[in-house]
Amino acid sequence: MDQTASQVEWKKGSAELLILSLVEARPRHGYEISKLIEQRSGGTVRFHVASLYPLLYRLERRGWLCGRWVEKSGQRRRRYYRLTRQGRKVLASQLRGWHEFVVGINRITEAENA
Amino acid sequence: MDQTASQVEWKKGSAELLILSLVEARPRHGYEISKLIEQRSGGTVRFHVASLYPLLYRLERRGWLCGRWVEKSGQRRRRYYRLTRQGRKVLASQLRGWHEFVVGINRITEAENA
DNA sequence: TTCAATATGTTGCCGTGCCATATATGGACC
DNA sequence: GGTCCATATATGGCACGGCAACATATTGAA
Repeated sequence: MDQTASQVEWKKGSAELLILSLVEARPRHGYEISKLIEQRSGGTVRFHVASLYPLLYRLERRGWLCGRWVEKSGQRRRRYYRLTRQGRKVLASQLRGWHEFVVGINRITEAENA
Repeated sequence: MDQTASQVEWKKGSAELLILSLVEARPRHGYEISKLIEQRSGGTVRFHVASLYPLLYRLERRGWLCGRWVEKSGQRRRRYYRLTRQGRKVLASQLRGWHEFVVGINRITEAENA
Protein backbone atom coordinates (compact mmCIF):
# COMPACT_ATOMS: atom_id res chain seq x y z
CA MET A 1 0.00 0.00 0.00
CA ASP A 2 3.05 2.25 -0.25
CA GLN A 3 3.12 5.17 -2.64
CA THR A 4 5.57 4.15 -5.33
CA ALA A 5 7.08 6.85 -7.51
CA SER A 6 4.86 5.80 -10.39
CA GLN A 7 1.72 5.90 -8.35
CA VAL A 8 2.39 9.55 -7.67
CA GLU A 9 2.55 10.16 -11.41
CA TRP A 10 -0.48 8.03 -12.26
CA LYS A 11 -2.57 10.21 -10.03
CA LYS A 12 -1.99 13.20 -12.24
CA GLY A 13 -5.25 14.10 -13.87
CA SER A 14 -7.26 11.53 -11.95
CA ALA A 15 -8.15 13.97 -9.19
CA GLU A 16 -10.49 15.84 -11.49
CA LEU A 17 -12.40 12.72 -12.38
CA LEU A 18 -12.62 11.64 -8.74
CA ILE A 19 -13.92 14.96 -7.49
CA LEU A 20 -16.49 15.25 -10.24
CA SER A 21 -17.63 11.70 -9.48
CA LEU A 22 -17.92 12.34 -5.76
CA VAL A 23 -20.06 15.45 -6.06
CA GLU A 24 -22.31 13.90 -8.68
CA ALA A 25 -24.91 12.53 -6.29
CA ARG A 26 -24.85 15.45 -3.84
CA PRO A 27 -22.77 18.48 -2.84
CA ARG A 28 -19.72 17.79 -0.70
CA HIS A 29 -16.97 19.84 0.90
CA GLY A 30 -13.24 19.51 0.34
CA TYR A 31 -12.30 17.62 3.45
CA GLU A 32 -15.13 15.15 2.93
CA ILE A 33 -14.00 14.54 -0.65
CA SER A 34 -10.44 13.90 0.44
CA LYS A 35 -11.57 11.39 3.08
CA LEU A 36 -13.90 9.62 0.68
CA ILE A 37 -11.13 9.19 -1.88
CA GLU A 38 -8.90 7.64 0.73
CA GLN A 39 -11.57 5.38 2.20
CA ARG A 40 -13.15 4.12 -1.01
CA SER A 41 -9.81 3.37 -2.62
CA GLY A 42 -8.78 1.40 0.44
CA GLY A 43 -5.96 3.85 1.06
CA THR A 44 -4.44 3.31 -2.38
CA VAL A 45 -5.30 6.79 -3.59
CA ARG A 46 -4.76 9.87 -1.51
CA PHE A 47 -4.60 13.57 -2.29
CA HIS A 48 -2.92 16.21 -0.23
CA VAL A 49 -4.71 19.40 0.65
CA ALA A 50 -2.24 21.36 -1.43
CA SER A 51 -3.57 19.48 -4.45
CA LEU A 52 -7.19 19.31 -3.51
CA TYR A 53 -8.19 22.83 -2.60
CA PRO A 54 -6.52 24.55 -5.54
CA LEU A 55 -8.14 21.96 -7.80
CA LEU A 56 -11.56 22.74 -6.36
CA TYR A 57 -11.07 26.43 -7.18
CA ARG A 58 -9.92 25.49 -10.64
CA LEU A 59 -12.98 23.33 -11.29
CA GLU A 60 -15.21 26.09 -9.98
CA ARG A 61 -13.49 28.69 -12.15
CA ARG A 62 -14.08 26.45 -15.16
CA GLY A 63 -17.74 26.29 -14.29
CA TRP A 64 -17.80 22.56 -13.62
CA LEU A 65 -18.45 22.98 -9.90
CA CYS A 66 -20.38 25.58 -7.96
CA GLY A 67 -19.28 26.21 -4.38
CA ARG A 68 -21.17 27.76 -1.50
CA TRP A 69 -20.18 28.45 2.12
CA VAL A 70 -22.25 26.73 4.78
CA GLU A 71 -21.99 27.79 8.43
CA LYS A 72 -23.28 25.63 11.24
CA SER A 73 -22.85 26.15 14.95
CA GLY A 74 -20.47 23.65 16.50
CA GLN A 75 -18.31 23.32 13.40
CA ARG A 76 -16.06 25.32 11.15
CA ARG A 77 -17.46 26.84 8.01
CA ARG A 78 -17.41 24.49 5.06
CA ARG A 79 -17.52 25.09 1.35
CA TYR A 80 -19.88 22.68 -0.38
CA TYR A 81 -19.43 22.06 -4.07
CA ARG A 82 -22.15 20.83 -6.38
CA LEU A 83 -21.84 19.62 -9.95
CA THR A 84 -23.05 22.07 -12.60
CA ARG A 85 -24.76 20.99 -15.77
CA GLN A 86 -21.55 21.57 -17.68
CA GLY A 87 -19.63 19.62 -15.02
CA ARG A 88 -21.97 16.71 -15.57
CA LYS A 89 -21.10 16.62 -19.25
CA VAL A 90 -17.40 16.83 -18.48
CA LEU A 91 -17.71 13.99 -15.97
CA ALA A 92 -19.38 11.76 -18.53
CA SER A 93 -16.69 12.58 -21.06
CA GLN A 94 -13.87 11.99 -18.60
CA LEU A 95 -15.33 8.66 -17.53
CA ARG A 96 -15.41 7.52 -21.14
CA GLY A 97 -11.86 8.74 -21.61
CA TRP A 98 -10.67 7.02 -18.46
CA HIS A 99 -12.13 3.64 -19.45
CA GLU A 100 -10.71 3.99 -22.94
CA PHE A 101 -7.33 4.77 -21.46
CA VAL A 102 -7.36 1.80 -19.09
CA VAL A 103 -8.32 -0.54 -21.92
CA GLY A 104 -5.49 0.91 -24.02
CA ILE A 105 -2.89 0.46 -21.32
CA ASN A 106 -4.08 -3.04 -20.51
CA ARG A 107 -3.97 -4.09 -24.15
CA ILE A 108 -0.33 -3.04 -24.29
CA THR A 109 0.84 -4.52 -21.02
CA GLU A 110 -1.03 -7.77 -21.57
CA ALA A 111 -0.26 -8.30 -25.23
CA GLU A 112 3.09 -9.88 -24.47
CA ASN A 113 1.75 -12.42 -22.00
CA ALA A 114 -1.25 -13.32 -24.13
CA MET B 1 -10.33 9.26 -30.07
CA ASP B 2 -9.26 12.85 -29.45
CA GLN B 3 -6.69 13.69 -26.81
CA THR B 4 -8.66 15.35 -24.03
CA ALA B 5 -6.77 17.47 -21.53
CA SER B 6 -7.18 14.77 -18.92
CA GLN B 7 -5.86 12.05 -21.15
CA VAL B 8 -2.63 13.96 -21.44
CA GLU B 9 -2.36 13.98 -17.66
CA TRP B 10 -3.38 10.35 -17.20
CA LYS B 11 -0.48 9.32 -19.36
CA LYS B 12 2.00 10.70 -16.87
CA GLY B 13 3.91 7.83 -15.39
CA SER B 14 2.30 5.25 -17.63
CA ALA B 15 5.04 5.50 -20.24
CA GLU B 16 7.48 3.72 -17.94
CA LEU B 17 5.15 0.80 -17.47
CA LEU B 18 4.43 0.58 -21.18
CA ILE B 19 8.06 0.61 -22.23
CA LEU B 20 9.06 -1.98 -19.67
CA SER B 21 6.16 -4.16 -20.81
CA LEU B 22 7.07 -3.87 -24.47
CA VAL B 23 10.71 -4.86 -24.07
CA GLU B 24 9.87 -7.73 -21.77
CA ALA B 25 9.63 -10.39 -24.46
CA ARG B 26 12.48 -9.11 -26.61
CA PRO B 27 14.66 -6.04 -27.20
CA ARG B 28 13.07 -3.21 -29.14
CA HIS B 29 14.14 0.22 -30.35
CA GLY B 30 12.50 3.56 -29.56
CA TYR B 31 10.59 4.09 -32.76
CA GLU B 32 9.25 0.55 -32.66
CA ILE B 33 8.07 1.05 -29.08
CA SER B 34 6.29 4.25 -29.97
CA LYS B 35 4.51 2.60 -32.90
CA LEU B 36 3.52 -0.42 -30.82
CA ILE B 37 2.01 1.78 -28.11
CA GLU B 38 -0.06 3.59 -30.70
CA GLN B 39 -1.16 0.46 -32.54
CA ARG B 40 -1.99 -1.75 -29.60
CA SER B 41 -3.94 0.96 -27.82
CA GLY B 42 -5.95 1.54 -30.96
CA GLY B 43 -4.59 5.07 -31.17
CA THR B 44 -5.81 5.99 -27.70
CA VAL B 45 -2.33 6.24 -26.24
CA ARG B 46 0.51 7.99 -28.00
CA PHE B 47 3.86 9.32 -26.84
CA HIS B 48 5.90 11.98 -28.53
CA VAL B 49 9.57 11.57 -29.17
CA ALA B 50 10.35 14.32 -26.69
CA SER B 51 8.87 12.07 -24.01
CA LEU B 52 10.03 8.74 -25.29
CA TYR B 53 13.73 9.09 -25.97
CA PRO B 54 14.61 10.94 -22.77
CA LEU B 55 12.63 8.32 -20.87
CA LEU B 56 14.60 5.53 -22.49
CA TYR B 57 17.87 7.14 -21.33
CA ARG B 58 16.40 7.56 -17.87
CA LEU B 59 15.38 3.91 -17.66
CA GLU B 60 18.80 2.87 -18.88
CA ARG B 61 20.55 5.14 -16.37
CA ARG B 62 18.49 3.55 -13.61
CA GLY B 63 19.62 0.14 -14.76
CA TRP B 64 16.17 -1.09 -15.76
CA LEU B 65 17.00 -1.19 -19.45
CA CYS B 66 20.20 -1.92 -21.31
CA GLY B 67 20.61 -0.34 -24.73
CA ARG B 68 22.87 -1.28 -27.60
CA TRP B 69 23.37 0.22 -31.08
CA VAL B 70 22.61 -2.04 -34.01
CA GLU B 71 23.70 -1.10 -37.53
CA LYS B 72 22.30 -2.81 -40.58
CA SER B 73 22.78 -1.90 -44.19
CA GLY B 74 19.67 -0.44 -45.75
CA GLN B 75 18.46 1.19 -42.54
CA ARG B 76 19.42 3.86 -40.03
CA ARG B 77 21.19 2.82 -36.87
CA ARG B 78 18.84 1.76 -34.13
CA ARG B 79 19.26 1.50 -30.40
CA TYR B 80 17.73 -1.70 -29.06
CA TYR B 81 16.80 -1.84 -25.41
CA ARG B 82 16.45 -5.03 -23.41
CA LEU B 83 14.99 -5.48 -19.95
CA THR B 84 17.54 -6.07 -17.19
CA ARG B 85 16.94 -8.34 -14.24
CA GLN B 86 16.26 -5.30 -12.06
CA GLY B 87 13.95 -3.90 -14.73
CA ARG B 88 11.97 -7.13 -14.62
CA LYS B 89 11.37 -6.69 -10.91
CA VAL B 90 10.36 -3.08 -11.40
CA LEU B 91 7.95 -4.08 -14.16
CA ALA B 92 6.26 -6.64 -11.91
CA SER B 93 5.96 -4.08 -9.15
CA GLN B 94 4.60 -1.39 -11.46
CA LEU B 95 2.04 -3.79 -12.91
CA ARG B 96 0.79 -4.58 -9.41
CA GLY B 97 0.68 -0.87 -8.60
CA TRP B 98 -1.17 -0.06 -11.80
CA HIS B 99 -3.87 -2.66 -11.20
CA GLU B 100 -4.26 -1.53 -7.62
CA PHE B 101 -4.59 2.04 -8.82
CA VAL B 102 -7.23 1.20 -11.43
CA VAL B 103 -9.26 -0.74 -8.87
CA GLY B 104 -9.02 2.22 -6.49
CA ILE B 105 -10.18 4.75 -9.07
CA ASN B 106 -12.99 2.51 -10.25
CA ARG B 107 -14.24 1.93 -6.73
CA ILE B 108 -14.53 5.68 -6.26
CA THR B 109 -16.11 6.54 -9.59
CA GLU B 110 -18.54 3.64 -9.47
CA ALA B 111 -19.58 3.87 -5.84
CA GLU B 112 -22.16 6.53 -6.60
CA ASN B 113 -23.87 4.64 -9.38
CA ALA B 114 -23.85 1.27 -7.59
C1' DT C 1 12.95 15.53 -56.94
C1' DT C 2 9.78 15.70 -53.84
C1' DC C 3 7.43 13.56 -50.30
C1' DA C 4 6.37 10.20 -46.67
C1' DA C 5 8.01 6.92 -43.46
C1' DT C 6 11.67 5.60 -40.66
C1' DA C 7 14.85 6.75 -36.76
C1' DT C 8 16.99 9.54 -33.20
C1' DG C 9 17.79 13.80 -30.59
C1' DT C 10 17.16 18.59 -27.78
C1' DT C 11 15.38 23.08 -25.62
C1' DG C 12 12.02 25.21 -23.19
C1' DC C 13 7.25 25.56 -21.60
C1' DC C 14 3.13 24.06 -18.87
C1' DG C 15 0.15 21.56 -15.83
C1' DT C 16 -0.44 18.92 -11.75
C1' DG C 17 0.74 17.00 -7.45
C1' DC C 18 3.69 17.42 -3.17
C1' DC C 19 6.19 19.44 0.92
C1' DA C 20 6.01 22.51 4.36
C1' DT C 21 3.66 25.71 6.71
C1' DA C 22 -0.32 28.37 8.41
C1' DT C 23 -4.83 29.38 10.71
C1' DA C 24 -8.86 27.97 13.47
C1' DT C 25 -12.43 25.15 16.08
C1' DG C 26 -14.26 21.22 18.86
C1' DG C 27 -13.78 17.25 21.75
C1' DA C 28 -11.20 13.86 24.53
C1' DC C 29 -8.04 12.87 28.00
C1' DC C 30 -5.29 13.83 32.04
C1' DG D 1 -6.08 24.37 32.45
C1' DG D 2 -3.25 22.28 29.01
C1' DT D 3 -2.16 19.04 25.37
C1' DC D 4 -3.28 16.46 21.53
C1' DC D 5 -5.98 14.83 17.67
C1' DA D 6 -9.55 15.29 14.12
C1' DT D 7 -11.79 18.55 11.50
C1' DA D 8 -11.52 22.27 7.87
C1' DT D 9 -9.50 25.56 4.74
C1' DA D 10 -5.47 27.94 2.56
C1' DT D 11 -0.82 28.95 0.04
C1' DG D 12 4.23 29.59 -1.86
C1' DG D 13 7.63 27.22 -4.07
C1' DC D 14 9.47 22.92 -5.88
C1' DA D 15 9.71 18.52 -8.78
C1' DC D 16 8.56 15.93 -12.53
C1' DG D 17 6.68 14.22 -16.87
C1' DG D 18 4.62 15.09 -21.32
C1' DC D 19 4.35 18.33 -25.30
C1' DA D 20 5.38 21.70 -29.06
C1' DA D 21 8.75 22.92 -32.03
C1' DC D 22 12.74 22.18 -34.06
C1' DA D 23 16.69 19.48 -35.90
C1' DT D 24 19.25 15.76 -38.51
C1' DA D 25 19.61 11.74 -41.56
C1' DT D 26 18.37 7.61 -44.55
C1' DT D 27 15.31 4.71 -47.51
C1' DG D 28 11.94 4.03 -50.96
C1' DA D 29 7.91 5.25 -53.61
C1' DA D 30 5.33 8.58 -56.66
